[in-house]
Amino acid sequence: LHTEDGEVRKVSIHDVARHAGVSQPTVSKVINGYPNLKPSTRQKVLAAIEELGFRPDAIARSMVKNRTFTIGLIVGDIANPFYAETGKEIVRRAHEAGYEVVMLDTDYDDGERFDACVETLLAKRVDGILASSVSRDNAKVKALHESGYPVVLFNRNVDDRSVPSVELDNERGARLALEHLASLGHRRVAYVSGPLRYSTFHDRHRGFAAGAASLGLSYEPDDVLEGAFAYEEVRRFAERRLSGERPPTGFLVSSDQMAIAVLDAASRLGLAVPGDVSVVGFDNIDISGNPFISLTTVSQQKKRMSMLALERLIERIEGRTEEAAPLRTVLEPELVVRNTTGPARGREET
Amino acid sequence: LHTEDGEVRKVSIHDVARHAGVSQPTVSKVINGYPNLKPSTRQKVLAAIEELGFRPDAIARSMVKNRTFTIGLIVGDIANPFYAETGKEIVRRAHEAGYEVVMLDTDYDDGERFDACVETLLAKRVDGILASSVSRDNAKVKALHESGYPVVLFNRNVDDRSVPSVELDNERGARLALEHLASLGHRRVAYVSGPLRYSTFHDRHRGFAAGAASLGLSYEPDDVLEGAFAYEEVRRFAERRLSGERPPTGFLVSSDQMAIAVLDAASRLGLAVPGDVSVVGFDNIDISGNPFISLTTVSQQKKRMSMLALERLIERIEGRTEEAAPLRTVLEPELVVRNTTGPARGREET
DNA sequence: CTGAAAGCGCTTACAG
DNA sequence: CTGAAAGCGCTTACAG
Repeated sequence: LHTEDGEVRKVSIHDVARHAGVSQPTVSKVINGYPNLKPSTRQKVLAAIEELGFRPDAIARSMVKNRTFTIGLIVGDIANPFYAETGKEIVRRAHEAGYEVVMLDTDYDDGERFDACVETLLAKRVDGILASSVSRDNAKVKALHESGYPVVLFNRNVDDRSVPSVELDNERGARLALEHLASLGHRRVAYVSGPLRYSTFHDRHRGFAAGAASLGLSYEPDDVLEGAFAYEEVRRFAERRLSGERPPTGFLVSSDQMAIAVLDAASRLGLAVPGDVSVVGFDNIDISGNPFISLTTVSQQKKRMSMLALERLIERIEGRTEEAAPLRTVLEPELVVRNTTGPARGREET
Repeated sequence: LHTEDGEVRKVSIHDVARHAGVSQPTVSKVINGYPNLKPSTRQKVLAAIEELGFRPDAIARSMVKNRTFTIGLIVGDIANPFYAETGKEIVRRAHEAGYEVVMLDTDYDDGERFDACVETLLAKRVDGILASSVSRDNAKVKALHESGYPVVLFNRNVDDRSVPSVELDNERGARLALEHLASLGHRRVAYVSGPLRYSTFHDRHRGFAAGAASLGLSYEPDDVLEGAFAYEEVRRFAERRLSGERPPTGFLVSSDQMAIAVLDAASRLGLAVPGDVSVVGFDNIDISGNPFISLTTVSQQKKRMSMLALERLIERIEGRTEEAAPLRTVLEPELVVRNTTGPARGREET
């Protein structure tokens, strides 16, 4: 800060130039590490910068370079542990790569709200956008990609996979979980699905249906809850199924947060987990590892997922996309066996 | 986007002006809702904007208005539920007020890392900064405030409270918790403190010490763990204390995350909570309400805290601070009684 | 090796 | 009610 007739004024590149006795472009050159400069003038300028406490104005630079070194991150719910954890990873690595991130929350409104977020980010000229909670039919994101603007999806994808993305093999994840239950002797398994408009839940559901068929598991329409999200809804469904006749011995639940609601239901009915019912979740959020929950679940590899998504985005921004960057990256799910799964009641382990 | 000899070019205010047959400043005036405009020209311009898909460039506007409509949010750990939850609130309300937020994570490094974050944000010319995890001696934030730059702290504060802030009455919070334990007949209470370089833990510790004295509770040096943070460290401390001789019947723990480690220790030792030990946490993060944890805790009022912090910041940015804005806002803590506290073993409730 | 000039896309007095 | 001109703080060819 520079004082002048009482007022505080930002010190600009002009002030530095004057102070160092050089021209303004010369100052710009030392800031930007331009090579052909006489060492002595570089020194003079550096000294002036130091002395005046000059801090180059990134906005002015953005104006001319047409780059903001800022990326936009759009998620459905910042407070959701999955997005909080991936968000942290993205912010950290972006910062290391010289980018800052502005985060936006759509509250899972993939329509107007999502579009408005994109418009905001474009107006602010972010260099690229990372979006994680798009529904399968999100048109905005496709148009954006087609226009040549750098955008990459992670976690969820659009139906035709036409946009660069990093996601889990969700179908295989559900299958892994089901195989685990089957191997413990479970023959009747209930399934709790999140909204099918999201590719994650859509694919997990397919994995469940296909897996059940090939593993010879039985389930009835009543054993499947579709399009859930709310804790209470899931808990009530589980209570109903578990207290009805011919209850399932296992639950495959398409997210950890909902799996906890199932555990809650079992606990309210006085059922032992895994003695009476086994429960498998999906996501492996932090609290699932908590000793009081200790949920068996399918891991999302969230660190790797967010790291790769950011890398892909930066490649696109910096035009290094020729190097055969794949449009789509699919990560392998991993089953994390903890304490909510065990042998089916009254059966031997196979 | 506008095509021109094969290349895509952004449509600028010039294009709109030409298309509408008016001057460029006139377009600017309709964008900015300038009043004295002939309705017919306004219509022409609006039509041209629509037709060309013009989106005003926020960076160029920032350049001249000296405002970015962006605020910086610096936290110690984005994935920490407390910061994720307050972050969501801040992002949402900022967006409603016309601001976007860039989030930065210091990993609890309040020295160089914090300073670097501030520099980054200043270079990007954010309109103001919200900081939440400062330690008591953070000098950067004081200098920033003294320079007239809009900054407000929330959650944690500096020692001399010289910077605008919103915080909980932490001392009183600890006292409330202690009174609750005392009223349940606990006479020997252990205390787990986070790092004392943070005002939150410093004040809670004072509340504990003063409260214990005035309530006639006893504790010995061994009953207090100071400067903890890591789960394992806390769990081992609690195991040691609970399996030693003359174990405390109650634990006051200065954060919910650490309180869960204490619950874990009790569970590993086969002790019943609250039958054998009572545990009170601090913060009321989301998972504390989970039925498998159900932790008695002191509520932070995080929504109100973050909302007020943002309001204070925007007041400062927009210069509406004359209206007797208090430098410091202190929120009342609230005890949330759940299932980890009960009568002290072998005693009657008083 | 260094500097004069133009320009990034807007807004803001100021004339008329 | 509208437009010509200057300017926000930088970078980038281009001369020299």
